[in-house]
Amino acid sequence: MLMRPATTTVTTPSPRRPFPNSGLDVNTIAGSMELMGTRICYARNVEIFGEGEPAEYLYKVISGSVRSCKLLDDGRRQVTGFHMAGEVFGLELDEEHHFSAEAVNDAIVLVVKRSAIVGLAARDADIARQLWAMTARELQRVQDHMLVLGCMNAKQRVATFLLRMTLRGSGGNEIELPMSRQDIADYLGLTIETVSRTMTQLENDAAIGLESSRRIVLRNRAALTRLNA
Amino acid sequence: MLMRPATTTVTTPSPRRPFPNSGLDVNTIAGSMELMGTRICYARNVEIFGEGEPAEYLYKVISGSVRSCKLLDDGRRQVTGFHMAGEVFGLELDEEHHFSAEAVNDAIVLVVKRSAIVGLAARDADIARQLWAMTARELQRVQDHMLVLGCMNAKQRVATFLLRMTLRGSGGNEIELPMSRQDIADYLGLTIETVSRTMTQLENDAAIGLESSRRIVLRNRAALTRLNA
DNA sequence: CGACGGCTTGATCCGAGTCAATCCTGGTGG
DNA sequence: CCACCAGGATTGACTCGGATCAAGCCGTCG
Repeated sequence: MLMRPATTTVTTPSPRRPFPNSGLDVNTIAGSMELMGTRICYARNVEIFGEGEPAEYLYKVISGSVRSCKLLDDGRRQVTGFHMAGEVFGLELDEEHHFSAEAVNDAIVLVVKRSAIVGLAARDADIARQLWAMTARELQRVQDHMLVLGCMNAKQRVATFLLRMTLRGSGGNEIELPMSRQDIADYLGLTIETVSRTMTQLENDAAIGLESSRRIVLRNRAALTRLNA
Repeated sequence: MLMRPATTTVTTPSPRRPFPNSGLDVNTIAGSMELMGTRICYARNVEIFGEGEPAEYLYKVISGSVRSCKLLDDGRRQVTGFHMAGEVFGLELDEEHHFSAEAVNDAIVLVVKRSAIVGLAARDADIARQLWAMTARELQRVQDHMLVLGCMNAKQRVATFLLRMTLRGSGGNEIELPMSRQDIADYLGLTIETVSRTMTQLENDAAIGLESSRRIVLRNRAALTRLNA
């Protein structure tokens, strides 16, 4: 069970470029959201919205990170994706959410009325196109992830995950993972033990370095890439 | 390896309601496609488009069925979805396809220039909304399938698959599967042997009846539903 | 008829799950 | 400052479900 949200609304106006990737480009949805939305701070592991709840809002991560999940009745969980600073999530066609979203760590999220965006899209073809583009991009990501879940073994899954995480970060060889081993496991369709074992195995192979459990260095990118060949 | 396409263009004009679900509603994309497109007949297992090819067209299944796939370098395959009569597929944001599509059995497919649809959407807000809606619906389906691939065991996967197939068909208790065991296996992230074994197991449990390998009757829907609880 | 492709069945193996015991690491209070 | 604690992560021993390898089976078509 999750704690109740700590809905500390941050009232200070947003500085020009408060965080990387949250540029105020009013010609894009992600940019113009800044002008229409409210900032809300969610504490670690707090639910932002639940499956089946009315999909009234659209969300953009300002800082921290967020996971989207689906739950099975027996408690098993599939994390369908992680959302980092600058990314939009919670976009639904339907009137109701088909998955839930939770803060991975303390996160500031911008919240905008869905009806406002959809209304804009009805009048502005460019906004409509962006709405479609965001959804299509998400679809691509999820389809890529199906290949991981359907075809790969544990080592390949973890390697693919680490490679993709560095690409989404600075692109360097070091990653600071915001999520726990359990989150990773539920994302990759593995158990926490297997994720842990596989990480140490990759370390023994000299493919990665575990500076701490959340801090990882890629030592041999080629070896990692070779795994999903 | 796949055979070369048998590109028999069917030139006879489409009758009013040639097939279920292909209604000629010119106010919808799927409907108005009929007016703009060309019909092409693909023989079983022929590739309709390949990963990496330019995404010049949008497709709608008239008859038969189609699978979307992603391939791993070592030949393993993930079927990301099946498309039945009336459904639109091959929709891409990008200029290039990120997955391939093949005819599951002999299929007639309506082909329309992507640029024509995207152009329409730029002027007509309703068309734009439908473009988004189709993509969003596909996203929902793929996300649902992630739960299958990430969380379920073989019995649950096959049961879920059979239940969903009947819903997409007439909704009755009988299904005529258009696809082979190999297709099902690659869709569910299992091997052909496991799919086969699981089917006979479900038959022994009196949950289904195997009238022939492609023809299946659901005898105990409740038992099947209980599996993904 | 024979051959072929798709499906089923059987025997065995192995990778990842399960259960359980530590091992950090960071935070709290004495 | 250190002792203690709690939650997350790692490691180990064992099990088991599904993959693999290898025959057979069955329906279709030449």
